[in-house]
Amino acid sequence: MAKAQKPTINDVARLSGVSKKTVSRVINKSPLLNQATREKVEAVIAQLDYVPNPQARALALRRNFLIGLIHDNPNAQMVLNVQEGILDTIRATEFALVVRPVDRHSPTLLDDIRHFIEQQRLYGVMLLPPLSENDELARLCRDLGCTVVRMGSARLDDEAHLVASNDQEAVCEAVEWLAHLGHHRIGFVAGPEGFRSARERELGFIAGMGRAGLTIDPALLTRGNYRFESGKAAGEALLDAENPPSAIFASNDVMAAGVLHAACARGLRVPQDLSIIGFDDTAIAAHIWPPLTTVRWPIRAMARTAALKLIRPETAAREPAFFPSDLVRRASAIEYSGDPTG
Amino acid sequence: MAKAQKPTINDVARLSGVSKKTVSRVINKSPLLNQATREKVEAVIAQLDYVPNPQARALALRRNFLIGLIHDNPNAQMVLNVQEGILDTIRATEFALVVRPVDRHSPTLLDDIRHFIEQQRLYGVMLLPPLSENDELARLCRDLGCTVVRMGSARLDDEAHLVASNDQEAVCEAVEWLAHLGHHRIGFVAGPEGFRSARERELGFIAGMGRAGLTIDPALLTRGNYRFESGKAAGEALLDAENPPSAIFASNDVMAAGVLHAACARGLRVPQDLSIIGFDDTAIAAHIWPPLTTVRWPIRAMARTAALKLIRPETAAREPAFFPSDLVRRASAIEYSGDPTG
DNA sequence: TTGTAGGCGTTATCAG
DNA sequence: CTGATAACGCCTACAA
Repeated sequence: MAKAQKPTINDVARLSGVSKKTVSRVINKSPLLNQATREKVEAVIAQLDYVPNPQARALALRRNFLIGLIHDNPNAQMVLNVQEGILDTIRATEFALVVRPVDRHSPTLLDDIRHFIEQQRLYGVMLLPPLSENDELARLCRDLGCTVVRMGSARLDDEAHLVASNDQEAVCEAVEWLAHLGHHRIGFVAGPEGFRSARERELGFIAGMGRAGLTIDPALLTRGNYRFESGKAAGEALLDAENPPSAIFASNDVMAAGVLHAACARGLRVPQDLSIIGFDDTAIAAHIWPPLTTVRWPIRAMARTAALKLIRPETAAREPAFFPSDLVRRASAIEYSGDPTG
Repeated sequence: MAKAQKPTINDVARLSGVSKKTVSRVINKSPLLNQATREKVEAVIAQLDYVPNPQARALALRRNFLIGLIHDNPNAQMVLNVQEGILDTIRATEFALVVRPVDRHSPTLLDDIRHFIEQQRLYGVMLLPPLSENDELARLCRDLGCTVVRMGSARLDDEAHLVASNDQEAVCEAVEWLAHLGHHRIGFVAGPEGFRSARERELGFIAGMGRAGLTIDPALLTRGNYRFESGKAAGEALLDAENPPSAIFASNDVMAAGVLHAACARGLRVPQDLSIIGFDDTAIAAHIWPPLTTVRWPIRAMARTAALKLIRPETAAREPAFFPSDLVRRASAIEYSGDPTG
């Protein structure tokens, strides 16, 4: 039942009585072409249901129409959002998306990626955090002749090769919101050292406390690694402090969920006894109880734009590079109700 | 700094003083080759850091070394696990993974997928549930000349083209576990109609109740659509029943989280007043409070095997097709403690 | 065991 | 505006 054989450019040329090259011109929308000729060829193309062979084009053009997504990101929801965003942009094009999860700590990371890019002759790659913070990696990709767009939480690159959220400002606003709710002892769970996003969120916390006129108690500063268990441990440490906080900001949602576990395990009620704010607005934020107040950043839109910068480098600089985040107010953060021990 | 030009098979041939064809034989590990010749050529290949151009191979062989992952699955964690499993298998090969999220309800679904497969000349595709249950789609892919492996929760295809979990048996065991804990009024939240996995889990529930010698109260049978909100609604309906259940089995974790919300919103304590069991063991299961007892199925291992069936069809039938699930016992399901209204 | 000629489907060059 | 002719890098068939 399989169709005899896929039609090739030769079939189209023969049936429409022109040369291959002319057909090629039609395909590639060359401007210098007789309108009548074009229409004739297009009719045959439609009739034959002809689709150009991308492998042949790739060979002739010395470049493959593949966009690579390289990441080592533990946040499944985010990665998937990115994939969907990229697809939004390339769906109607000849590009395809090839994914490559990697291990950031592998000693052969750079070699692996080099091999991957060379082997597949990628057109361009998109780097997700935290990998996107690796300048050496970005340089490698470019040396390999492929465009790179990085997604990050700060100015990691020039605007033609970057889509970034403004984590610092977002966290700052979240902290101000807590202050506005009357909290003055606010705990902080930082992300892992070496992560740019973690650093930005940390700076945002400091700035927010400053703007709100609150002092930072070093005893309420903890650090996790963006994973659930570390958030739980940080929550325990914070709640066991001599003078515990009435609100905690965690640098991502999963750690915020960990803080929530720590609180529940101690019999505290959230949000009555403890307010919690997270970051990312991943699925978990809305699904835990109570629903988590958190910072949302427009991942999918960023990915769409990133893909655009990848496949249309000539207009890349004109696309936005910075995307605002906003605070999603849910039930996990409410007004300060006085000292629970009082 | 970009290397002048990538070496081609011609460079290797020239430098090692043999013909292209001989180099080709070395690359393809042809058995009829002088050992000395082979070693000589291999040395040159290593020295030049030569990598065969996959586009050229694809053109000559009329097939591309791309595995497509086509899905319309809302569970990010699952999709990512699948991607990682496939990568485990193809990492050291010349294959690459290209992903294609689609909209199951699009009227042009089949055409879109046909176009995608033809355009990229895919080597094989992997179908995730619920798309994998679509026989018409599977047939289309095969007619297009590409191998299909389906992932599902029942015998959707022959063993060479299938990796499946046994949802029915797994749910059955979960229900027996609840019965063993002393629960006799057990509520059920089914998945959406038309989903094979939903049907299997439903059958498992019925079987489990039967095995435990419990009767099924139709008032405790509800249906959701695998999404959070529907789980919450189902939970509300169940808890508002005249004679509410002491335990609820939800057909996936997200709906279980919804049930948990419904319970919390009514001031019930989980698990003291209500036991809950979910299905999938996605990240959310461990991260909500209390940690969710749930059914885990070995997604990544299944994906690894599926990829193997895709790239080595000749040995596909020898790979396992069925994978056992197991119950992860966490805190959300405990012993029945008598009628809460009593 | 190895080499030669030709083809895979497309695009680039450069005449006409 | 259009068309021969020659790449692109690899593989198959056939010959030596």
